[in-house]
Amino acid sequence: MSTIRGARERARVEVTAAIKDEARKQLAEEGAAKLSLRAVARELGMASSALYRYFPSRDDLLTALIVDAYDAIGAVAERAAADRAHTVPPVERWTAVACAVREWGLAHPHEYALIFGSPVPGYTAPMDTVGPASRVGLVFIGIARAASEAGELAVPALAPELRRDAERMAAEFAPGVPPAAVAALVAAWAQVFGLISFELFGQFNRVVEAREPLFRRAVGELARSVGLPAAPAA
Amino acid sequence: MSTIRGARERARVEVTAAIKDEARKQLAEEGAAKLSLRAVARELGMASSALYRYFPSRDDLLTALIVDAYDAIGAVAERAAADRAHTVPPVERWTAVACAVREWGLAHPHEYALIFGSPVPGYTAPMDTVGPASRVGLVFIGIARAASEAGELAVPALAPELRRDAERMAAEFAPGVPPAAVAALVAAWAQVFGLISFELFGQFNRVVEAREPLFRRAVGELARSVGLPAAPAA
DNA sequence: ACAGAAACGAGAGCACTGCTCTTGCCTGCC
DNA sequence: GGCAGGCAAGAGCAGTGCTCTCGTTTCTGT
Repeated sequence: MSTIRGARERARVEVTAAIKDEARKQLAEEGAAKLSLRAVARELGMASSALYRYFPSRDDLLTALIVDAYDAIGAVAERAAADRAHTVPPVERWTAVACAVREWGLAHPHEYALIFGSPVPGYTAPMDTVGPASRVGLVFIGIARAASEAGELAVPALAPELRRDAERMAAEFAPGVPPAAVAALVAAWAQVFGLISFELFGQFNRVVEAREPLFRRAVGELARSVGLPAAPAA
Repeated sequence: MSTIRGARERARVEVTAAIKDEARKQLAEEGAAKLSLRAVARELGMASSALYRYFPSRDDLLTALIVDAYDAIGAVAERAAADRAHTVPPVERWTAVACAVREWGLAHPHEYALIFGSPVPGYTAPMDTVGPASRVGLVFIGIARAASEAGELAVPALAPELRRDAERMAAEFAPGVPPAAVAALVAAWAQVFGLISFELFGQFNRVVEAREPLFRRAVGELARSVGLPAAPAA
């Protein structure tokens, strides 16, 4: 599947990567809306029309960047969780993952905006993005599952209107985790990204300076709202 | 200040309003990135160059729309809070404001994205926006202050790294509210918008169906994290 | 080994954008 | 009444996404 059969295919993957790299560079400098196919082609020394052999439209290029960004942030989250697997209380592991995600966002604000900011104009996310997009969520679920299997999860209350959703989500994404915890987890997940987005999109400007402590405190409380214990059961 | 001195000025404010209305219409249909000055001018039957007499650039038009959006969402929040002033427990008042904001967002997704989504390309918010931008926050602060003055506020813990920020914010925006509550409030504020943004920007698609119950539950917990009581003191 | 097919790069061109400059008209003020 | 300033319109510039055509190169089936 990923074997390269000849010089032609080899060149193709190289050019594709070069285009994405240059696009990412322009993205970091100017933002998504100013990313221009012609400028990318110019910088690469090729005709703008040649670029359409690799990406059929500007939106397709953006989609590729979005998938890469989801994968990058997912990898960061997975690594943060794996580094601390079972050596640390669940709340701390949860906080470490959230902090890693936040730091990735601070380092790559435009890529973060690409995936968690307002969806671009008429753009609707294609199906290729749903897999990579769920990686961070799965990391959080994994932390809850580990706690659940160790019998350390304090299952929160579940409103009756949420039961159907919670049970479906648990069956689909988080087998073995109590539905009530899954529902709380999804809400907590959105709130974590709310904190990061507010900071990145400038809503804390001239309001909050000590952003990391504020973030850690809120994220810790969210972990507790999911039912994670602050210290492992003796 | 707002007196209209002649037919000329009267015409000017009317044309300005017409331009903003048409721009808002196109914003709602296509999104911010596809908003085109020429299309607005075309729809209004004027030359595109004439439009520059009213807004020196596309960014200035966007800024005007942003200010209007902040004012609209601020008015919605103020109204929701005023309608329930002192007739209802603080947690319910807080939740009502959050729900009102959420519903405004659902009704005006593109305008919401304009103010809480990723900042547009090279755009940096001018000072005109800070006033209107703070109205929603002030409503939340007002709820906390009312509870505090009634002696009903359970002041949360405050991490030492947050003390300076919290005291400065309290002095600047929320005199009379305990600094610890202000810090918790700012975090809660970001999390409320995180929940709304995730829903509006499609991150809950194919994941959560019962979004309002999830929202209400999370928002209620946030109110409690600020120290608001669920029922008024007897 | 060679012909046909497929992939490729380059250029011209279309319709659109934000924005500027110049030219005249028309209105409100002294 | 003149006249300065606000105003609309048109032409034009540089840039954009995207399409089409036209040679050339590379791979592939016989």
